[in-house]
Amino acid sequence: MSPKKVDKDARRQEILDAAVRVFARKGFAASRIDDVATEAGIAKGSVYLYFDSRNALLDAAFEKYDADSRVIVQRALDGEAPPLDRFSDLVRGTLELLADTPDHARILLDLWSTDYMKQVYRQNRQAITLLLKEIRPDLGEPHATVVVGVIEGVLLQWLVDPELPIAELSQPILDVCINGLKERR
Amino acid sequence: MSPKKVDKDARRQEILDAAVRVFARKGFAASRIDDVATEAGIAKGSVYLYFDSRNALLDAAFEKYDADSRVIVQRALDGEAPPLDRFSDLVRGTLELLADTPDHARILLDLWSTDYMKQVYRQNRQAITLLLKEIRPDLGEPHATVVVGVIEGVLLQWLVDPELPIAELSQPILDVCINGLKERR
Amino acid sequence: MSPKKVDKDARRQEILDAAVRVFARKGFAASRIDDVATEAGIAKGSVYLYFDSRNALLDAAFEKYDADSRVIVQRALDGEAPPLDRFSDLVRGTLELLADTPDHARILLDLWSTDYMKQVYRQNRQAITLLLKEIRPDLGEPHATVVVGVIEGVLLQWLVDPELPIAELSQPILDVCINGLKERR
Amino acid sequence: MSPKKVDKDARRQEILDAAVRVFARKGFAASRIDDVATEAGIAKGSVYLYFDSRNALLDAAFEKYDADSRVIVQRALDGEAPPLDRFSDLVRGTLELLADTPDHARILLDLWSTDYMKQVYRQNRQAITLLLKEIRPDLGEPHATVVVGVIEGVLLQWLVDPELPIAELSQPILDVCINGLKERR
DNA sequence: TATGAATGAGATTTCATTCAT
DNA sequence: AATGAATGAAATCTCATTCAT
Repeated sequence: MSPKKVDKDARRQEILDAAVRVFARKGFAASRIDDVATEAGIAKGSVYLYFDSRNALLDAAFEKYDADSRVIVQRALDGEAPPLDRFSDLVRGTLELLADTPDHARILLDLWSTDYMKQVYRQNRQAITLLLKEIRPDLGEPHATVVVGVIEGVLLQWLVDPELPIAELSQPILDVCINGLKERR
Repeated sequence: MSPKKVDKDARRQEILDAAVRVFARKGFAASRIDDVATEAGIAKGSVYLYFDSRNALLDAAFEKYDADSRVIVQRALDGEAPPLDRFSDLVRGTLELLADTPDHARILLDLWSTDYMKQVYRQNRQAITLLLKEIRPDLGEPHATVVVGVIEGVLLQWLVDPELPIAELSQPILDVCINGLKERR
Repeated sequence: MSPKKVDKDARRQEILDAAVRVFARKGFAASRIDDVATEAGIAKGSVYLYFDSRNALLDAAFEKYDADSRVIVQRALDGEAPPLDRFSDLVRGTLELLADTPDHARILLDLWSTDYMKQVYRQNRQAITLLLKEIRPDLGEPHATVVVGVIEGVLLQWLVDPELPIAELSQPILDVCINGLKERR
Repeated sequence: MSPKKVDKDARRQEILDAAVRVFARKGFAASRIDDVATEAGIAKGSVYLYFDSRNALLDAAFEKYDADSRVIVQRALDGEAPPLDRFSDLVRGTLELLADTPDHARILLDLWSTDYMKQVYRQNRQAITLLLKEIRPDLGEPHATVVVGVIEGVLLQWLVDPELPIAELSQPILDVCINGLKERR
């Protein structure tokens, strides 16, 4: 990779980061190319030297989300620890990541309206199905859907209401998912 | 209620229904007033006889969602059955409603970007907290957040990937939430 | 004139009066047919039973103005009194009329943008030229233009700034026009 | 002032000049943004790079009128000549300016319907009151109203009927205002 | 590469006018 | 005659994208 290339990539990344901040702040629909350019400290036309269109910025934002997201899931699943511990790590790790990168998370509100997330969730469900089968062989993809659901559903509530203490919600999620709600004997 | 009044309300409802179909099909951001008018079989300008602005259509769609949603939650919580059964009814009832009115559900993707849902989820969490305390006194709002989350998160996956068999997911949700995932002794 | 006819004319007049009040309040450009209808206590469509178009209302308003205006000028000029006294009557009479019918006067702001007033002022100048020649044979149409001007110009200032005490301005107008501003010996 | 700045200002001025020509030709109410753009030789949207709204064009036109107008009044009042001569200069100067910039003058027909002119006329009356007191101490603001009125009223007649020889009307105005109309002994 | 002025398609909204009832 | 719902032409304004410099 030549220095030129690095510079170009670096500039592209700066613009993308700026876009993510803007999208997180105003939502994609209300975000103007000019807002992104201003946030990145460049001129409007320059955005087009690095991205083909306004929508390409959202596409690129998705790609970054997708890559990060895979890391989290894989990290949690590839471990050596007992499966229930890895399940706990998955839940905790995901919520921590989201809590740490709220701009990033906020974009999900816009990505959900695109076609991208379909694949992401399909892959996540597949991966989690494997993990669940390690825990109990009778568990399957429907239960994986529930697990993905609980994480995304808690995330959603936080996106909609940022006062919600997302970092503290890992434990209740694990309480419910691991032991269930039913009366204890 | 005079006949005039009924007619006006009926027409307004027709337009709103048309709008909901359009929003469900293309998303709010990509929906034009003209699309709504065409879907309703009237002229563009006529929409404005019943709604103040394009956004007022989304507002009205939310109100309908909100009203229906409250009914579901209350119906599930007000019953006489044992609390765990009412919990099951809540999950099943919600998913059935969504499966039956997919256009309606699809609008949630747009409503999540507004300020409306914050209150809806707050109220839902409060109501569900009461139900959970009947099941087990040590449960509280964090667990209600998890319950709201699992329902919304499963719904989200279905919205993003309509091939998902949402109607069949009540049972796995209940499996996980009631009994948990852990190994059985 | 049949009673029907009278009724029709009366209704037409009611609508025109309402229109004049509305135009005076908001200006013609900002006045809606609906505003006129509401002011007249009838439905929007009914306005069209009496007037062909929105602009026809302004035309009709002009006709009324024109008729009233001619009366004033003629009344002042046809008298038997000495010409300077009739000049005083003209100035006083005009300002009194305007002060008494401010809605009517206010419409001038809109009429000045039409082609109508050209003829009105031409006629007024001709009439006043005759009067001035009675006062002093060397006076002519240019001086009549000045006389029309001073009246319309004082009126204009009052329209633009209604706090101006228009009724009290006849005397200064006469002071200036009759005796002039120059130092007295 | 950077070259950029000059260019931007120049372009803005071009557009404003075009707008004034269009407003003078059709009146503000009938003038479309597209008319202004075409007159300026640019695209419709480009107007909005320099003016916030259609109305901002009228505002800007007023500002130019206001600035020019103040110059005229001040120039006439600040002189060293005897007050009656300065009065003559004021009348002549004003009419000459108007005769030389008829597009500019024509906009007054639209400005009179706004709130702007109230202040302009108040200031003019105050300034002229001072001048009149130099001529004769018993003259006051009512006479200044008459003086402003005669100028504006003659201007009005010319706007309404451009065949009127406005440049030649200074003399009759001065005849009337200085010496009055009354019979000479 | 970078700029930012210019474009113009397109969206929302208004409202005079029509017309079925 | 009266109504007022419906129409749709037209106007304002926005903004992604282009391109000359």
